[in-house]
Amino acid sequence: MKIATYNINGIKARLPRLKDWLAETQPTVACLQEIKCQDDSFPADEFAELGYRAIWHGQKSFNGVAILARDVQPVEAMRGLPGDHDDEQARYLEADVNGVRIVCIYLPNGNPQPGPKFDYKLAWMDRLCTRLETLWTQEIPCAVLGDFNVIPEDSDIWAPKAMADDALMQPQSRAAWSRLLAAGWTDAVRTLNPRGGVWTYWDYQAGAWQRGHGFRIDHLLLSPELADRLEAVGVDRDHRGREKASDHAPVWANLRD
DNA sequence: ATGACTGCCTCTGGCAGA
Repeated sequence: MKIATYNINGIKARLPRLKDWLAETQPTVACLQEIKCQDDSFPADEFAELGYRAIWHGQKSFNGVAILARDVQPVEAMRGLPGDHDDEQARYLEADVNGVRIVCIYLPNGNPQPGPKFDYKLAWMDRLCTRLETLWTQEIPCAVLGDFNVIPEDSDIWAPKAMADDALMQPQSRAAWSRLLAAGWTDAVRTLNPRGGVWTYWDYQAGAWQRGHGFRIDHLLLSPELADRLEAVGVDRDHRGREKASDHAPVWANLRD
């Protein structure tokens, strides 16, 4: 089973790139973020032609998440992150695929900090922590994939000083990340790359891609049953270098069947 | 170096992203 996450930065603008990636890499499950479309304009037919069925949670202009599965229909388990009835941002979707609970998240960016957007990010992380505790107690095989908008450690960025004041690497953001993992979740990419140096995002500006100025914010967390099956992880870097690419690259993990 | 780019939905410029 190959599970993947990809912040596509606009599904309309990225559809040809996205279809190429699915056809070439054939993930079993693909979690998408920043689809930036309303529910009635999600191109489900385009994915069906490639053998992928989907569920999605969109909104106008911003945010939006989707879960694609090869040859099977993902069964929706949760839409929207519990804990705040006033939160209307489309950032959270859960589904069951082949007996595995898939959690697709687009965690708030939080800039500028300090400020209300940073407060929203930290509150969102608290709510996520609560939800993951609930899933943990249910003891079902579970993977949490997405754009976490957190750079966990200094070895996860090309130059820590370049982002020192950014919400993505503030102590509060990192502390919340640590609380998420504390229950026992496995950071799949870190586990197989303990020294860091793996990037999943390169800014469009200042030639960041060409200069190798990236960092790691797209993550896969595995429950113990899935962590025991972890055999490989990777970043599809070549897709970041293509024409009309997203500023993120796809990240994946292979789990033994 | 106070720079740099891209997508969205148009108030084709302002916002959001990271």
